[in-house]
Parts: sequence; C-alpha cells; structure tokens
Amino acid sequence: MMESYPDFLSASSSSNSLSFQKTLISRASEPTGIHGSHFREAGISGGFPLFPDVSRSYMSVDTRSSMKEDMVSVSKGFHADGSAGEVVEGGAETTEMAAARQGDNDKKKKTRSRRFAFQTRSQVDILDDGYRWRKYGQKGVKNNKFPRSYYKCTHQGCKVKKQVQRLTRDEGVVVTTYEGIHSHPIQKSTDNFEHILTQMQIYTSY
DNA sequence: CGCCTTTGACCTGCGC
DNA sequence: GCGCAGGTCAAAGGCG
Ligand SMILES: [Zn+2]
Repeated sequence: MMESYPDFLSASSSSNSLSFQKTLISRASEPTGIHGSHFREAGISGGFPLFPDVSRSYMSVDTRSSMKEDMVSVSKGFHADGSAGEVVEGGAETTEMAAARQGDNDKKKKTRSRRFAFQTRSQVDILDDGYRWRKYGQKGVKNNKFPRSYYKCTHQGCKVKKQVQRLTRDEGVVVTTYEGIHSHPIQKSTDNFEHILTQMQIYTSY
C-alpha cells in the first residue's frame, strides 16, 4: 500500500520527502508522570508532548542520513495491520516566521517544532488530557467538512499547541495534533485518560 | 472580574 | 504580483 495522506491532513503537503517506518510494539504498562522530561531521559531528541511514558515504551527512532534530524516514528501494537499510519508535517509557524512577524531579526532559528498526532474515537471534540488549553483560532480546511480548532497551553511560558479536528470520512474519529513539550507538570487528574490511551493510534513525525 | 470562545482580519509561504 | 491555504491575533462578547 502506497503512502497517501489521510483526510485530516491538509493538501498542503504533497511533497513526500519524508519516509515513515512503522513499528509494532506490544503495550507496556508503566503509568508514570506525564511530562516531557521523561522523554528526554529516553535519549531521544525532540518532543513527545503528551505521554512520555508511552513514548519511552513504544518509541523507536529512525535515523536517516538524508534527514537533518532524527525522525521518530511511533505506533501501537493493537492492530496487527498497523493501519493508517501517516506522516504529519507542516503546521505551525517556525520560530523564524514568528520572528519575522514581530520584526525581530536578531535570533533566527530554523527549528520547526515536531508534531505528534493521534486519533481517538470520541463523540466530543474536547478530550480532557489534564492540561488547560485556550482556543485561539478555528479554521476550515480544504476538502474537509469539519473545521480545525487551534489551542494553546495556558500555563505561563509554555508554548505547547494542539489542533483538534474531526475526520470527514469517519465522523466518530477525532484527530489531535500536539506540538511542543510542556515546560511544567500536569495540573489535573488524568482519570479519564487511561481510556484514551487504549483507543489511540499514534503516529508522529516532526 | 478573570478566563475563556468566537470570529473576521491579518500574516506568511507557495504556486501559478 | 496575486490569490489561495493554513496559522495566528485580538477585539468583543459569554459565562462562572
Ligand atoms: Zn503546557
């Protein structure tokens, strides 16, 4: 099966310079704190913004010389077919773009934040992951009947953003895309979160 | 009052 | 350039 971009991705990324390697790993059971620092302990550069314990258990790193930075691929061992894994790319402003926006020409970093997407089957768009989010935008996406919502973490100094969008094809599926690593611990209980874990399919890129 | 959504305008990159 | 597409800003209003 050839790579084709799923519905929830915008048509902006027709370049398929990125390759993607799926990995099937059995589920590990190690519920620990939810914070980005754990992920770094795993020695993987980049960010797994939401579930560091999961990342440590499930993640595999695909380092290709052709790529500037390590690419991280994640999947979950629930379905043997490993269905529907796709690359997420594009997205938020680079810091360069943001600097240009403010006329700040001093610091130029080319880093485009890594992003991480997963799907959940849910009736409501708002799944409580324990962080507090402020919605800062909503936009229709081409070829999608449902709009995409943009959220930012409200914790001071924390730059993490996420997007939420419902699939056109399957109305019951919500796609959440995270970007960045939280600079602070979680603030709320994650009771309802275990359930999300069992349902989500993780696929990531940068 | 404080924090949140809503919503149109604005911005940047890209393709033509 | 121009227009489109996606991402962001911020003023105005909602709601506890
Ligand atoms: Zn945060």
